[in-house]
Amino acid sequence: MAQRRPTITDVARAAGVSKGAVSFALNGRPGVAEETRQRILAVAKELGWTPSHRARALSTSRAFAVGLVLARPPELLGADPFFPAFIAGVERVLAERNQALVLQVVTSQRAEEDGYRRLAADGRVDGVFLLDLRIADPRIALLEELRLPAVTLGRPDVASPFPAVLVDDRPGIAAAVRHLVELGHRHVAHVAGPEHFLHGSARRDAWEDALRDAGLPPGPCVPSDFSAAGGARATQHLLDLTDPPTAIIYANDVMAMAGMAVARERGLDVPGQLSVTGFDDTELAAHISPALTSVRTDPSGWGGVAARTLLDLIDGTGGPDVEMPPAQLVVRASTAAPPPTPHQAP
Amino acid sequence: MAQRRPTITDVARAAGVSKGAVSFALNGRPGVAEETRQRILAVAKELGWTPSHRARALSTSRAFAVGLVLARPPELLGADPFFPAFIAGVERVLAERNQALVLQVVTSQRAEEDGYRRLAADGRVDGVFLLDLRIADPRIALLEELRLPAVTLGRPDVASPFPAVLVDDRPGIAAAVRHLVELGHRHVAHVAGPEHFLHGSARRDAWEDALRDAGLPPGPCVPSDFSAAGGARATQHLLDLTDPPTAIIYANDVMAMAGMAVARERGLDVPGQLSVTGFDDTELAAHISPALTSVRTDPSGWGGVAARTLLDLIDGTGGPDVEMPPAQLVVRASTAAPPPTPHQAP
DNA sequence: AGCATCTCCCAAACCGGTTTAGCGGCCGAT
DNA sequence: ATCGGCCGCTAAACCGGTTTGGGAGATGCT
Repeated sequence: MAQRRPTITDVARAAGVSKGAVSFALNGRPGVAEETRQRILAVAKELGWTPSHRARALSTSRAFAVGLVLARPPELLGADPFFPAFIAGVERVLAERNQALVLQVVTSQRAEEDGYRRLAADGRVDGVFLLDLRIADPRIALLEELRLPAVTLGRPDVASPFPAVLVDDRPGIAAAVRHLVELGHRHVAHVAGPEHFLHGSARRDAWEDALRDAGLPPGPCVPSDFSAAGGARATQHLLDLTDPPTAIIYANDVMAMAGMAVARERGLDVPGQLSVTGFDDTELAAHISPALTSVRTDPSGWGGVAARTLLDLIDGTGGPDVEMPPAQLVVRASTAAPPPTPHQAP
Repeated sequence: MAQRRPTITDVARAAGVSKGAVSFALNGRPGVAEETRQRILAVAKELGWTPSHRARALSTSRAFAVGLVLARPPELLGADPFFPAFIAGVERVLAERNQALVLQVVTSQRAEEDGYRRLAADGRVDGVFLLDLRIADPRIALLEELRLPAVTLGRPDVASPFPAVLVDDRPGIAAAVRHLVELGHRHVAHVAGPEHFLHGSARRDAWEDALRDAGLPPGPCVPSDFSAAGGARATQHLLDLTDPPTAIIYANDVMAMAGMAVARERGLDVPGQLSVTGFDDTELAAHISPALTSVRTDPSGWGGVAARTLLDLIDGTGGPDVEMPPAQLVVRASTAAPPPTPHQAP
């Protein structure tokens, strides 16, 4: 006959003790004699007992899971290497602690807040990750209201009660600017991410600051959307300028690759006539031609740290913000000295 | 004072009925007068009652969630557009039915089976998706043993009790071969995915069959791993042959892009001297130079159908396999007639 | 010996739903 | 007038854990 999985009641009966004693023994709590504890553990193992996650969840009011709500337009989801890598890092930690990851993918901002509300209302998760911080991000207040513990990736620009995993894109961008300036570029443009993203504007600021530090005026900056199509459009725009840049710093690799293609289609040599840098250092970056100079980030590492921070917060052993090592520039073949005479009319 | 969220007991008391009546009313079950039902619903709404997912899960022995175990090497996770798009499609359906998606990312095959075991043991999910089918896939038997309902993406090559969402890569590959043959190619190589993947070998077979149908011998086939680095290596190998192909069909876009870069670095013009096709039609494919001829797939659509199929299966209203429309070739600029005289020594 | 204290365990309540058994009242049929 | 049956509802058991209150017996202290 089909075997029902054993419960602690079965274990208790087999070990000749009460349910409560079994619970105490299995949880390593004091108040049960060592010998009895061993006997109970042995019986439990022999019966093949496994805890019922559902029962535990009900009686302890915990979900033993954390949530991630991802709000990105569908066409970007596939192109963005960040998200899978981040999740992989998260999973590594969650698996150790026997927690699960509940994922929600939504497309609009409105749906995103509903996503958090649903996770909270259903009690599906004990905490959540907050990614893609926005300027004056309303989700902080929402999560506070929902009493849902959270960890933010990056430092919010509003008061936040949540620990943050601090990732600083700025040194990477600054290094890219310095690299280009050292090569002789004076006219460095930027294709940015969406303006309402905090990391987008941080990269933009870093670019501007680094140029200023080099004694150069900021070149043109075009906000875009991290997509290939957006990167291509932005590049067209920049190259159509009467005084086009000799180098473009893109806020991600995908836009940079699309930008390189636009340049080529216009007969511009990269890096001979136009230098290009990306951001993320995706696997493909090293394998296109010319290989893309990019800023290496570590989303998987961030995911691991974010997960650990969140679980600690949930356990009440929450610590302060965690600072991650700054992103590093990886120089490849898409950057070189600018042409002696600009490629536009002299 | 902090408000505890209302339970059905609160609703029952407020409505002057019993717990059971409330439960029946809220679930739309017969046996409660319409007038009473309305009153109960009104009270529940007024009190802001929401069902406790945890309590429901315990008493009904259901998780109201489905699982996805993803076994991919970390470096591939970011590059592969399939996975996020598939998940997005899944989510769209799950959200409608108030189900959650529990994700597990693992790196080794061993860990993958453990992943399913854990999901089953914890009762975290009511069913799972089975992706990346392998030859003689052991996971089918595992899931059967675990009594975990599943839906496979593709038809397994072993007896399977599970419904399948049938995606056929073959017409897309066949179309690519025909397209190249019509352009005049006689020497069409293939850079395949890992051999133990069912879809990898299906694409390979389709390539071979299509060539045979065209009266051509199969060109060289190099198994690879879907990564940019792997695609580059495979391409080097093919171009090093004494009789290199004039066209290469890659099993995904990433390898195709890396392959194009290798060709360029060797001074070969694409498509002038080498035609290249990809598979997936990633967003970037249309925005590199030359734009990549690729086979468009619909992972998001598959995800939606797979989710619906799985939920129906769990509800016991499971139907038969679902056939998805075949993948379509999208012709762009990376394919052209072969050089009149092969690019190697005449 | 008497009493407080401590150790180890048990019984029962509890988490918040679902589900079953059964009961009183009203109906029509006999 | 009585009986059977259905309707509408209640009470209680149940899912499988955790947690609390307390009791029995051993030990320590005076």
